Amino acid sequence: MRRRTGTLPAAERSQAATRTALLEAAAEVFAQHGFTAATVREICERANANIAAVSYHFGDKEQLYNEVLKHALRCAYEKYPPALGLPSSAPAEDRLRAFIESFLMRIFDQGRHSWHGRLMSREMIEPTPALNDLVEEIIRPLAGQLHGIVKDLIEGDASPEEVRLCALSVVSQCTFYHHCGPLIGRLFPDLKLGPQTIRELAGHITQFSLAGIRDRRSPALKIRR
Amino acid sequence: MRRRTGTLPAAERSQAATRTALLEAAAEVFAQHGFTAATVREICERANANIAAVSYHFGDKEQLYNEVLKHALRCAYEKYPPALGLPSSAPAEDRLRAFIESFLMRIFDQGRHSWHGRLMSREMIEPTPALNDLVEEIIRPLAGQLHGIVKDLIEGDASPEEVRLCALSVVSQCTFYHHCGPLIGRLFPDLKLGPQTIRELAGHITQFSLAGIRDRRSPALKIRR
Amino acid sequence: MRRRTGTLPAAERSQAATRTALLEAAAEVFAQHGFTAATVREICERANANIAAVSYHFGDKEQLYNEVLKHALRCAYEKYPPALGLPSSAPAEDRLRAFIESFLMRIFDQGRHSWHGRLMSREMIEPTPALNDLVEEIIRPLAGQLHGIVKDLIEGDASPEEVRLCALSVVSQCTFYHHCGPLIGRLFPDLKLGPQTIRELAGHITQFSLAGIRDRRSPALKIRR
Amino acid sequence: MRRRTGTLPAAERSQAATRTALLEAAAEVFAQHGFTAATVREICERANANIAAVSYHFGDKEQLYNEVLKHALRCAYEKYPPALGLPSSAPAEDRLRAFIESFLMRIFDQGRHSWHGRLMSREMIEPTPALNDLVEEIIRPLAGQLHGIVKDLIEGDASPEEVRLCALSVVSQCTFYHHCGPLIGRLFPDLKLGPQTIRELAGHITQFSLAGIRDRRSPALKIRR
DNA sequence: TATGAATGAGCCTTCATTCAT
DNA sequence: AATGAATGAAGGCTCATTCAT
Repeated sequence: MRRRTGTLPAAERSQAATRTALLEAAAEVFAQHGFTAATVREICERANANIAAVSYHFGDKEQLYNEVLKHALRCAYEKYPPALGLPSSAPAEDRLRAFIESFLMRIFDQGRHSWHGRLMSREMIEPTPALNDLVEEIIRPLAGQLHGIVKDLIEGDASPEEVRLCALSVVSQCTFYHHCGPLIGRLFPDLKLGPQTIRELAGHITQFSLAGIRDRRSPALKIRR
Repeated sequence: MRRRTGTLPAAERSQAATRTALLEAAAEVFAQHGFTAATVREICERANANIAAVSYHFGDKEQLYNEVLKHALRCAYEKYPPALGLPSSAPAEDRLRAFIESFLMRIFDQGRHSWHGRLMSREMIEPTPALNDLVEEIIRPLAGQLHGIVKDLIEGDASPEEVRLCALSVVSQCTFYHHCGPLIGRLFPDLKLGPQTIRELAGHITQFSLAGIRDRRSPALKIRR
Repeated sequence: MRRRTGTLPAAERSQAATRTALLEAAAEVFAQHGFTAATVREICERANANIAAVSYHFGDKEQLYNEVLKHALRCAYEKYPPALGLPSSAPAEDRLRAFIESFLMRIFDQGRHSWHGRLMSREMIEPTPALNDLVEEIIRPLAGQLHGIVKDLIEGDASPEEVRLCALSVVSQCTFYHHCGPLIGRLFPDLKLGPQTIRELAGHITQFSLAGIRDRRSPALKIRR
Repeated sequence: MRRRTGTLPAAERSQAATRTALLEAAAEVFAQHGFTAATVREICERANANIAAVSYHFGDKEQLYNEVLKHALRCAYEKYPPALGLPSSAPAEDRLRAFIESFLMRIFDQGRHSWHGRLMSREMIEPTPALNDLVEEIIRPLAGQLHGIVKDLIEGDASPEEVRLCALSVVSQCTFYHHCGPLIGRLFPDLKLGPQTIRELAGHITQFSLAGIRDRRSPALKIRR
């Protein structure tokens, strides 16, 4: 029964368009104000939709939020895939840099998907049931990828705990500039995060982390290098 | 209904005592629900105070929040001073470890001041005017202290930018486990953050960061070691 | 969700069939919730019809209600004709008993037409314009029939007022058990109104009313008996 | 702590006055439209109170309804006590007439308490949890009183079932003219129920019922009279 | 001084209905 | 002819705040 893509009857296209408009408007508003403070009215106004449209299309403010979260993350990870197209056969150092750079770009995207980062930040403070799905669908695979890179870098047989700690140290440096943006902006007003700065930042985090990770190698390996 | 320990019925309490009770109750509620979702009613009930007490003592829900934020951070930094009492003449490595450990302990305090961390997290997402004062009063001195430690560790004449990047890399690893708690809890359900784990974590961050920082030394210095 | 027995998907159904399905579904819902609380949505869902079907077939929720009322009563009186087929030449006592018994059976019908009684009860509290037609079409003939029976029973030349009062005393006893069902159920939890009880009840009402009516006879007549 | 009657501080008097105004306004509106169709807005407007007053004083539309029901019945039974002040030593015939007359007056009261009857009628169709309390508090004692009267009238040892049937036959005739008012009004437009008609009606019901009840006496007793 | 009754704006949601198809 | 997406009015309720005491 599902209609193939192509020419949609106007009514159906209109329905999908309204849904998407609501989704994007809601992402903005939720990112800006949080779930509770966000109002259905503002969302509908921004989407040029009727006040009852949320109820009609999503049933609920809460269900709308769930859809928004999934939609936002899906978009962000489509735009910036984790490895930036690097083959898994590439050197671990390059893969680490690619991972870090894509992570930063995703988080600091200034375009239509800039709210993905804020939504996730809010989810960290007040997790909703939607987070569980998100972790399994998106975050865990991402974590697995990074763990693989770290393991390759340590070379020796590092304990899973050590790998995890190092991986988290890497990610922490990436998320920090986003999570604590307001703080950093106030402490160092001269620091602007444009595309150029982001590349430099990626460079620093990569170098800093490589040193930290390699420090975990067994003494024998370290000497060999 | 719930009579908080140490609180007396409002009639028998001094004005200052009511103010403090409101402050502490508000800290809890704001930390738990955020500014918008927190209700004046709940705050007053928890503080065993009249519904109009917030208006009377602080004028406003917003002004109450400002006071709460300052109060909460002041308390937390009194309980866990940044350097844990280490003299500035101590070796930079020790001072780094002390800084990291106190940071983690402050953030993961389980007692009466556990809300300080959450309040700061929320402030990162929706900064209020109160943040400006906070940065100047508390955060900037803290940052200065860490910068000093890092500078000592690099030994050579590192650029301010490099010092800053390294310092932020250190802090980022500390805040991460708090900021992304819900995520980490879902990814690694076996990871519990008790006092013992916090010490181990402090050890990892210190070691990881020392390697990262020392990596910035000029080649000559690096060889000497 | 719930597919009602005998209903086909709307597409495969004739217009008349949809109309009837709506009528029966609406009777149920109106009986259960009353006019205001009943929702067009629920009615259409139960009838396996489109949400706009009520508007389309009946123009209005209110006009639908009117049709429902007429339909429901017509059905009920078709199933239980007032005199149960007794010829008007039968003894007045027998005709009274038949009238009472059919009345009770009609009101306490447990089958598809159980809502007729509830609809009428509601109409008593909030009469709608539909009631006028109903009275003329159905109720007044019924009343005339009962008046005839009572007149025959009094034998002498009773005043119309007396006849009316007696007739209403008869009817009141019949309707009471239905109108005040919830009250009676709470006062006497052991009293269940099954087919057997209904017959006994009919017996009581007949006997009680016969005594009450005969009491109106002129003294001369009374003595003769 | 409960303040004695007498001079109330203005604030408290105002509170009680608002509460009562809401109660009376709500009784009107609930009687007129039923629970669902009644709107809090209309109630507050009629009571000259703020839209939030219902929530403040009663917590809920539903709880307001409960209070209204109790209040209304209490008022009605205070104004028209069941036996009209007749001692229980009075002849059973007189007590029956008093019971019927007070019942009719209570139901057809045209004054401030006219809505009590309508509220009860609605409760019969859609019982709410409040009905249970009402039955135990008010209705059951009333029923007990009537049963006593009927038992005295039958004189012989009538079975409880017989007594109950007769008592219900009496009550049914009383409630009928109220429950089916709209029907009767349409059938007999000349029948107006003023104070005079009510007395006549009470006379009829008493006479009719006395005949019906006495008919239950054992043959021996009947002959004796 | 400190209270708590009262306020009115604004929240999310549900409703019967319409209109383009 | 019949659909279902979209509408906007209105529902109950909660909120921070005020004001007379």
